[in-house]
Amino acid sequence: MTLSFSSFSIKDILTGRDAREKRGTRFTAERNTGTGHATRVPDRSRQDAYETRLHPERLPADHRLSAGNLRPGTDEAAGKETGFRDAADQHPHVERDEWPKEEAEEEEGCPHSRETVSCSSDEQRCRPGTKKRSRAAFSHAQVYELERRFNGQRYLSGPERADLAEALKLTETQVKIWFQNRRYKTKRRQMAAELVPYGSPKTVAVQLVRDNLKQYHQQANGVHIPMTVPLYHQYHPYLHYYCQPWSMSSMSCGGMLT
DNA sequence: TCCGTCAAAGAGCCAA
DNA sequence: TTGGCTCTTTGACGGA
Repeated sequence: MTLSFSSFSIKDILTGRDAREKRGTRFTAERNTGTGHATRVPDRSRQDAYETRLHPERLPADHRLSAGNLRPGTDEAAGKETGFRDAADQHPHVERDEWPKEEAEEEEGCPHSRETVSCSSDEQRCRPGTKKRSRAAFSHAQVYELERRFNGQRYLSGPERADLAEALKLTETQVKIWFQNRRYKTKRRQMAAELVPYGSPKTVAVQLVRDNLKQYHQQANGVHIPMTVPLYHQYHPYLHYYCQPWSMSSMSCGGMLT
């Protein structure tokens, strides 16, 4: 699995070359101020959301998704058309529905036309009265971009969501749901981490493997070989693309490790 | 077959 | 009323 992203870099993302032009579009996200519900215990994620939406500048820049940075190695004009296809092509196991169906399908009245799974492959979903839920599996490239965006900002405004959806060839609802699920997953992991003071079993296991490997390298070579390839990558393959190693300790990898 | 993960739907809520 | 939020549940999927 080799992705050769070249037209944008982590530095570009973090410095937010496109952020400044889009500051004013945060209306929708800011509308829900996340001040907590009267009948609910205010949780930290709401506080985080509140904080995030009050002070978006504290987050890494709002790296607005554009055709140009979507498609490394191509100019903006060509990039938008092909989107992530190159990246996806390098993931031969990319999902059955990895890339969007054609517009024609959308106009044939299929109620699932905007969903990722086409009716042709799942006909009963189009039968009235039957409700068979599909699980759209996003491609690695789509997830990568979603994760990257999530790493930059946990909440999207309406226009931002629309842009991202269009760029990823997803529906706005899919993007919205993905962010919702992603936020909650982050929170869940964070809570789980707090419940287990010495780390989750998975974390402990990773640490054990890391220690064993370290020991192995020391024994084999007599020298310390730094673990340049994080072991967490096996759990979060997308993380490897954008998560800076030094941010592991600060848990700033878009919540992947919380 | 079991279990974990994930996308999506639903419930309940809030703010504008 | 609308739209988005958190949280829970559902159903599909893949790995062990």
